[in-house]
This record gives sequence, C-alpha cells and structure tokens, in this order.
Amino acid sequence: MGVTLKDVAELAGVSRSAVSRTFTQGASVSPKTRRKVERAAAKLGYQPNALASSLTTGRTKLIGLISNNFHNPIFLQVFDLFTRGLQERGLRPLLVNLSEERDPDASLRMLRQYSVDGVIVASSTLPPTFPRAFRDAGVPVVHSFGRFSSMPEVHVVGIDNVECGRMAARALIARGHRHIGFLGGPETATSTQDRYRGFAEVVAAQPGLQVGVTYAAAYSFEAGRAEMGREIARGPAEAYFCGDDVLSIGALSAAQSAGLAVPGDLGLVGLNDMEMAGWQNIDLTTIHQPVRQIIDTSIDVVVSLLDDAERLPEARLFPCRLVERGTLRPLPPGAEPERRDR
Amino acid sequence: MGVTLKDVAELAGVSRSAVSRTFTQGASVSPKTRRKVERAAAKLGYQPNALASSLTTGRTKLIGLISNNFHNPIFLQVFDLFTRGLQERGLRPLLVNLSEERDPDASLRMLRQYSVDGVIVASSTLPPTFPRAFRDAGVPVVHSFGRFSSMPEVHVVGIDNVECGRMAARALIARGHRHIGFLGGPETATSTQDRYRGFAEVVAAQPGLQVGVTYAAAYSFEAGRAEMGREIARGPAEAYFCGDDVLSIGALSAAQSAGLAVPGDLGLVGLNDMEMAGWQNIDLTTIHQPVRQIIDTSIDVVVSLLDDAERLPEARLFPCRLVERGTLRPLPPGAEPERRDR
DNA sequence: TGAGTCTTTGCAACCGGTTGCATTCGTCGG
DNA sequence: CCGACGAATGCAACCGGTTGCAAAGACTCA
Repeated sequence: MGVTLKDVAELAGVSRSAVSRTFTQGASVSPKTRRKVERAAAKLGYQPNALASSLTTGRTKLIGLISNNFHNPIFLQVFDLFTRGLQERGLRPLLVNLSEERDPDASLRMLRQYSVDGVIVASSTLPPTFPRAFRDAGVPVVHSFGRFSSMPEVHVVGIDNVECGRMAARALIARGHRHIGFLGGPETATSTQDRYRGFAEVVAAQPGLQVGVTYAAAYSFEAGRAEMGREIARGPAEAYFCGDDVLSIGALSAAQSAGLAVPGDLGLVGLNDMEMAGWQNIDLTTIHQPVRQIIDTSIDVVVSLLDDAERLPEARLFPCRLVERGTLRPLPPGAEPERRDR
Repeated sequence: MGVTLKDVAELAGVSRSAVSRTFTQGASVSPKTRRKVERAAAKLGYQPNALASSLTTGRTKLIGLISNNFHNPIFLQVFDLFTRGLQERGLRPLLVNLSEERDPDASLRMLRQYSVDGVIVASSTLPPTFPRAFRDAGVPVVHSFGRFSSMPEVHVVGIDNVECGRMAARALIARGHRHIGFLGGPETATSTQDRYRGFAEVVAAQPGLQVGVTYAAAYSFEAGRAEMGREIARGPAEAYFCGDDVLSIGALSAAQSAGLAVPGDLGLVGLNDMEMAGWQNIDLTTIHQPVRQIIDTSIDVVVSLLDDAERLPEARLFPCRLVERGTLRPLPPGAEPERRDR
C-alpha cells in the first residue's frame, strides 16, 4: 500500500541511507543525489513514516493533551490555541478526555504505549496526582492552569488564584459593598480553595463586613443558577465573586428570574473573561485570565523539556486584571481604584 | 529508558515471541508461560510499544480528528463526544486544527506520516475537497456534519439541511408571520446553501409572503449581531430563521439593544440546540440537531471502515426537531402544528 | 602527479515489536 | 510402551526507518 524508503531508493538508484539522509535535517548528501531522490520521491508520492523513524530516534513529536474540562466554553479556546500552537511547532496533539477518570494509571499507560514526547495537562480541577504520575514515569509534563506552589513538583503555568481572590474582594469592597459573598466552584478544586483563601484574607483585614460563602456543585451554568437561587431565597449578599464565568452567568440568570436588577440589587464578578462574557446580552464584569499567554508559555515549556527533560520544575504565573462591564456597579466617584500591591 | 520485550523475555526466561504472544489476542501460549511472562512484565512495568507493533500489523489505532470549527460552543460537545467515543473503543484521536487552512495536502501528508487508521472530518463548513483528498489517498474517512448527497463520494453523517430550512419556514409561517427572513451563515458554506434552499422552497409554495434574505459573515455572535443590526436599520422582518444558535444569540442581542421585544416584535429560530440555547437568560427557540447520534454513528462508520475500507460510501441522515422556547411566539390556538411530511 | 583532507555513500546493525515455519513438547489411544 | 497429533515454543526474517563505520570519491595544495 504505502510507498517506502526502499521504493524510492530503487527508483532513484541509490541506497536506502541516501534517501533517509535527504529527508533528515543536517545530514550529509550531495546536491546531485538529493535531486535524484527528491524527484523519485515526488514521482512516487513518498511520505516518510514518522512512527517508524520514532523507533530509532526515540521522538514521536506526539504530545498528549489531557483535560477533563469539556463543558466550559473557555476550553474550546484552550483547545484551539493548544492545537494551533503545537501544530506550528511541528508537534501533534493526542487528545485525552479524562472527564470521568479518577485514576491516572490508565491514561499514563496509554500515553506511554504511544510514546508521547511530552504531556500537557490542561485543567484547573484535575488533582496533582495526574501530572505527578507522568513525571514519575519520566514523561515531560506541564500542568497548565494548575495550582501555584513555591515548591512545584512539576512545571506549572497559570494564574495566582489567591491573588485573584484578593482582587475580587477588593473590587467588591471598593465599590462600597458591605455584605459580600463568595460563590465558589466545587470545594474540592484547588482553584476554588485558592480563590477563597485570597478572598477571605482581604475580607479579614477589613472590619465590619458581612460575608457569605457557598459552593456550587460544578463549574456550570445550572450549578451557578441553582446555587444563586438558594442564596436569593436565603437572603442574598449585595455582590458576589463567582468561581468562574459560566457560574456567574448561571447566577446572573437566577437573579434575572428572581426579578433582581443587576448590578443594582445584586453585583457579580466572574473569572476567566471568556468570549461570551463580552456578549452584549451578558456583559459580565469579570477577572481576565490571560489564556493565550498561559498556553503559549505551556507550549514553550514542553518544547524546552523535549531537549532537557531534567529541567527543574518551575511555576509561572501571569497577572490577571479586572474587566469592567455591566454586572458590577462602578466605583463611587472619588474612590481610589483598588490597590494593586505587587 | 523504556522496558522492552527483550527485557521481559530475559527475566521470564522465555523467547521474545512468547512475550509478544502473551500480549496479543488469540495467540497460542500455555498458561504456565503466560503466568511467567505476566509476572516479569508486572515487575518491570512493561508496556508494549503501540507504535512499534503498528509497523508490522499496519494498524496504529490512531484516528485523525479534523475540524476547523474551534469557535462555536457546540463543538466543545462535539469534541467531548468524539474523544470519549473513540477512547471507549480503544482508538486515539489525533486532533488537527484546520482553522485557516485552505489546502488539504498539508494535513493529508501529516496524517499519512502518522499512518492514522482513519479520519473523521467534523465540520459543516470544510469543502468536500478535504474528505475527498483522504479518500483518494486510500485513508478511510467519514465526514461528520457534512453535506448530504444521494451519490456520496465519501461516508457522510449528518442532518438534512434542506429539510431543516423547510422546517424553519413552516414554523414561522404556522405562527402567522407574513414577513419573514432568512439570516444565514456565510453564503459559501454548503450548510447555509442547503438551509436556504429548503426555506425558499416552502416560501415559494406559499403566496403572499414577504421574504428577506441576508448572510452573516461568519457563524459567530458578532456577525449575527452586526447583520441583525443592519436588518433592524433597514426595517426588519417579523421573524427570522438564523443560520445557527450562535448567530441567533447575536441577533437576539441586537434586537434587545434596539429595544425590540422578542418574540413580540421580532421572532427568532436558530439551529443546533446547543446547551447554551437552553440557558434561561437566552431561552432560544431552535431546531435540535442530534449531535450525539451523529457522532456515535460517525464512530461506528469509521470503525467498520477499519475492517472493510472498500465499503461503498453511504450518507446517513438524522431527523431534527423544533425545540420551542422563548424566542418565537407560540402557535395560534387552533392552528394545526406544522406538517411533518416524511 | 600524488599525498592528505573532507565529503559522500553504502553496508549492516539496530529500534521494538510480529509472525510463518519448523521443532519440540505433552498427551492420548491403541 | 510406542506412534500420532495438536499445542506450545523458538528461530529468524521482516515492518520502515536511522546511524556508526569504513570505503570511495572529490578536492586542495604542494
């Protein structure tokens, strides 16, 4: 079926090595043979078999792209950027969907069978067991959107969720709200925990605040709507920091259904700044997460690991910023904008 | 680095063939050697190298998953279902992003280098050149969400876009609208053309209608909002069939910005029924596309092609249905529900 | 023209598996 | 106890490439 090295070699009247060498960067071939080989290859429509060559070179250019987040619209953008970025560097994403997988072993086994050169774990909710399992197996790994640590076990690229929590709390307080709420995602997600920590820290430093804390069952519209529905029934805070944009949109929907004016009766600030947050009929005030930089950097890291797998794990953080839209009332005139201490 | 067949064979005190055979279905191995081998393999943490074996077996279990649609939220669901479905059958999706690719050759070359067993083209906007190029190269291919044809050149799984156009037109007419509009996606997309054809067909059979036709620049929120903005400025129809849900939401946003009541002043019906269409603050009336069946079937087809690559190309269609929500006024009392003739 | 050097080329072994074939083993019937 | 037969095993070739090594070729310079 397929055209092989041998076929080309025969047609060109050279050895198989000569053919191989014309197709590998920086090998020594005379212009003359190169021409002969290229002509023969073109005539036969020859394509070198990347998998066969990986046997001897030990490189497949395959990168495992692992996620469990196939419901949050922002991840479509994540996949878009990852696949394009990898393609541009001649790497191929092997997609792994871990939606309902608790055990890293199965996916680890599979990715080793395909001898991927590296792995990108793109998820803020997968437990660190996963990236760690790859590291332990000697597979270069970077955890995108992972949890920051000053002693990272694997390469991490993401945002400082604690700082985001602080930023959100400051934003609510600066707008004069005295009764504020934290409406987090699942309590087990490290991102939720960190965001809460920052939020609580700022709140604790500010006396005289009334603070409510709840957690939605998932980072989803329905969960956000349900949880905000309960809050409204209980008697809601004036303004909320919601775990992410989808959750916020759910909360927004609940407020609208309850006849509450946003941001008049109820303020909301989300996190992510996904495309949809800017749609005029949603118009969500939110904290922007620099997805593009995170992904570009993740790819850079994984590429550099291909050459030096032993590089010490590093955590890279990118700053977030508040994007003012229509779900949080403006700063009172004369108020100083919230501090940005670091 | 990696543990190989040879290592296991030596530790188990058997030949390499014996090891190979214990790991291949239906090979003849005595229970005793099998046990020895399995023990040795477990001790060494051996994983057979899928790529090496593909050299002799000619099967990689790699499936190219190609799309150019990384902006429409429904495609997140599409990727979710495809990756899970393929994984469940022991196949691995190799993701290819064709967002700005006009020429099938590059991706064809790449997929052949990785000797994928088959290819799924998941897109309603990629020209038939793409699937055809794979077919011509002898790679099993199925075009999901592709254009129906009674003489299909490749396997196609999708919906009958012409019938969807008819369905939409009937829905608008049955609700008593006499001035209706078609707000399509890009005019070059076959899906747009087909939907228009069905729409126009029904409209032509119904005298006394006033009909407007426009096309948005893309299947996107912004394009839908912009185009509907222009329509409103020109003097809009009473109700529109929009190219898809994202476009509809853009149109909805434009209507709201212009102060038009939906569905009172302006009716909208979309197509796809993506998750977001059901969100209570969007609540879009739309035509449901059976994404799950399309994907399950696509996978079935590609799997069957693995065994019999020569199977005659077939087109499979799944019926769509109107989902009534809040952007189209209800049927007038006593009106008979729109016909469903076939 | 010839020695010395650098480039090009082919041979053959190897990457990690699979598989046809011949050999050996175990078992059963007579 | 022997022969026959099917099951289990190992050998060796092969899948489609890569690469170290030595030989051949091209070129420089005296």
